[in-house]
Amino acid sequence: MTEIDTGRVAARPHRRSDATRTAILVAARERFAADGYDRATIRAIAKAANIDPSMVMRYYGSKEGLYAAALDVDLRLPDPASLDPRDVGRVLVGHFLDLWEENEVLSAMLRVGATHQAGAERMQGVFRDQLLPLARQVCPDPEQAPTRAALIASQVLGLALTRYILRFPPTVALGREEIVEWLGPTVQRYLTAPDPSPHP
Amino acid sequence: MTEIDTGRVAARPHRRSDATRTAILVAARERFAADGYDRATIRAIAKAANIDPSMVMRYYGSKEGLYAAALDVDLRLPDPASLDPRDVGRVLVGHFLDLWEENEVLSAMLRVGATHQAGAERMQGVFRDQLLPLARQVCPDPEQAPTRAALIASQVLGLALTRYILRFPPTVALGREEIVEWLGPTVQRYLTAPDPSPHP
DNA sequence: TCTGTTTGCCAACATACGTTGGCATCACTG
DNA sequence: CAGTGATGCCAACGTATGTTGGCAAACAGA
Repeated sequence: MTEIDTGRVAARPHRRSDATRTAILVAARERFAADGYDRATIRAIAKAANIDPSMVMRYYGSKEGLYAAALDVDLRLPDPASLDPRDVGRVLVGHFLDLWEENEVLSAMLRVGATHQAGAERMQGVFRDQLLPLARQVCPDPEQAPTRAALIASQVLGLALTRYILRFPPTVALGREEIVEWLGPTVQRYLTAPDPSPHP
Repeated sequence: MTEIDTGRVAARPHRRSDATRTAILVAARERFAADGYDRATIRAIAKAANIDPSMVMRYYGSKEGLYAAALDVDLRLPDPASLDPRDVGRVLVGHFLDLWEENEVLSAMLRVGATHQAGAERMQGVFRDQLLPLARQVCPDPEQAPTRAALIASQVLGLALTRYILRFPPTVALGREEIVEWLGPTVQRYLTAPDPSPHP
């Protein structure tokens, strides 16, 4: 009911409240990233956006609606066809690092995903719609793509968890290049290596 | 005030309330693991333990105190001296999988650590006091132990995150042996491989 | 048996939360 | 300039939370 457009086709409704709306989204990402779902209260978000809590309800319907509007993620994964196949691992790791440093959306998604069902499903969606297709395109047997994409997710999310959420000191101290050199080959192997043979 | 012993040295105070006390701890782990810190309410924990919420306060002082009492973790890491050095990676991965399946303490710690400061510090403590010493003992240059232990933590926690918390379907579908064969070599490399050389 | 402590529950507190409805004010359309 | 909708704030609702104090019953030691 709040999202009907103002009459014209769909081109730039140009609502006077757009500034407020985006201020709310920015503050929401900030609070979700710092505190997770439950402690990121609508009142705190509103205060950070310098508006009244009731505006959040008017523009986004509910806290769940706000979460849904604030946290959609486009990983902007590179097209693997344009890459040296032996470099994919390193490039991916570097790309993910850039994404995590660039803004707090991913931190917010991870913090919320850890305790909130909708957040976990949101992350499953990002995985399924963005990382998995890339794996299907690159890895030798497309039937293994889900497994391989999941392994990559485990390593990349694990690094983000220890570096940006739990803030393990040695992980925080690592430089970008070090991380790329350590994790790149791992991701490369998960993506392109033949099945690991059972141990003797 | 609640934890003074009953007079004797320290040998078995034998309080009649011990059953209640452990029931509270069990219920607390259960709720923390399922809901994280904020949504695991003292009332819900008390209901799961079939006692009154005020008992939780009496025996553990506060919700923070309950968390501190409920979630201490002993990883029981194997002594690397007793292992074939080329098997350490696989053994460690298998051991961590057993720990995660064995009970819900680690799930609780991870869910709480993602949104709660004290939880994150608790995980840092486990890392520092248990995983890092093992790395110091095994990896070639002990000065690199923090980095290498942190890398292992990132991979192992990342798997746990995607498998037990976010429940990515492909990760959940993996069998124990598959995980060991995929992650074992990764952990082995993080632990014992020479520095990765910068890419040309 | 009498006395003091422990165990447990009940009722209540202060606070914080998401959410709602009403009422001004501003901007635009006719 | 009149009027209609959008924008914003205020006050309040119902509910839930962590936490507290008091009181009854069960137990332990003399």
